[in-house]
Amino acid sequence: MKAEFALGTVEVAMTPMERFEDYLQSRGKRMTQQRRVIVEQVFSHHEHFDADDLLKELGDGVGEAQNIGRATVYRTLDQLTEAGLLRKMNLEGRSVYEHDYGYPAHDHLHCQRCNKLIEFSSEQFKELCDAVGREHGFRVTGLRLIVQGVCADCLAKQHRPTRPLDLV
Amino acid sequence: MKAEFALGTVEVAMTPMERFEDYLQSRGKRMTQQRRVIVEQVFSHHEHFDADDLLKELGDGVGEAQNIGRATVYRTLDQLTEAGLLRKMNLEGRSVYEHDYGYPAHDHLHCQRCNKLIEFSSEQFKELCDAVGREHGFRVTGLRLIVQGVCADCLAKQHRPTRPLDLV
DNA sequence: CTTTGTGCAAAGCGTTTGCACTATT
DNA sequence: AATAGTGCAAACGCTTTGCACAAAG
Repeated sequence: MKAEFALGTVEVAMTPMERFEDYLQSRGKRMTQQRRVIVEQVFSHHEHFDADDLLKELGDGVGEAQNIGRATVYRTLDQLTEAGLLRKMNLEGRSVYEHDYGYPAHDHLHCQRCNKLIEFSSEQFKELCDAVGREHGFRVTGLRLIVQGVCADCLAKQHRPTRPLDLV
Repeated sequence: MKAEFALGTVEVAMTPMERFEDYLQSRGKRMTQQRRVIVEQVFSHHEHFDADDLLKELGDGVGEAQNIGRATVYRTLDQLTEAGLLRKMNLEGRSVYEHDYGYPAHDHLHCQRCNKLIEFSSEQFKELCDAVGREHGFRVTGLRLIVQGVCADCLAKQHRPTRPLDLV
C-alpha cells in the first residue's frame, strides 16, 4: 500500500527502539531478538502496512535469520500500538498500521481505485469533533476519519474500460 | 446495540418495501418471501444492527415461519445496501447497518464503554471533507466518521472499579 | 532457574461461496 | 419451463490461542 506524505515529523527525544525498550521494561516484559528485528523493519520506512506486509518483509531476509512467526508479528504489533509507537486503523476489515511516534496527528483520504492512503492534517476536524462531543456530553478520546473517494492520479487516468459503474 | 436518535426523518414517496421492489424489478431480480420478511424486520425499528442481530430477530418468530438462512441474510443486506435502503459501516471489524432511506445524513459518536452509537448531523464535516478533497485533487465520494470516546451516561456512572487504565 | 516469549498448528469469528433444491416469474 | 433464490455446510481471510520448547532476565 502506497501513501503520500505531506506532513513533517515531530521532534522526539528517544528512538522508537529506545521507547519500546522503556515500555517493555516498565511492564516487566523482555526485549527479544524478534522484537528488535520487527521494530527495525517497521521504522525503516514510513508506509502504511498490515500484518501480512510486515510478515513478507521479514521473510525477505532471504536465508539470513530464522523466520519470525505470524503469531509473534501480531503480538508485537499489538504491543507497539499499546506503547504508542504505532497507530492502528481498520480498512475494510483488515488492521492497517502506521507510525504514530514522532509523527503528527492526521487522517486519511482513501482512494477506492488504487487503494492509496493520502494523509492530511486534521486540526480542524479535531476541533469540530470536540465541539460535537461537548454538545452531547461526550468525552472524545480519538477519531478515526477515513474519507473515501478517488485520488487525483486515478481521476487523471480515467481509462474507463467500458465504465464499470460510473454515473449509474 | 442501542442508539440515540436526535435527528428527524426525511419525507419519502415510497415505503422501503416498495423501493426495494422497484430496485429488484429494475435488475431482473425477484421479490421473495424471505426478502419481504427481512425488509419488514429491518424497518420495524430504527436501530443499528449487524447480521447476527438480524438473524436472531428473524429466528424469534418462535415456531412461526421457517428460519431464514445466514447466507440469505448476508445476501439481502448487501442488496438493501446496494438499493440505498441501508447504510453499512465498519465497527471494529464487524459490518453494522442502519437505515439510510428516509433518514438524513449523519455520523456517529461511538462510546467505547457501553458500545452505544450516538448520531449527529455532519453537515460541517461534509464541507470540511470536500475542502480537504479539493486541496488534494481528490473526488470525495463518501465519508465514514466514527468519533471514539465515552458517552455522558458512562461518564456519569464512573464506578471505576479500581480504575483499569485511567490517566495511565 | 524462573518466567516470558516463540513458533507452530489449530481454533475462532464474521463473511462468502458451491451446490442441489425450491420458488418466483 | 426457465431462471433466480434459498439453505446448508464447507471454505475463506484475518486474527487469536493453546501448548511444548527456547531464551531473556
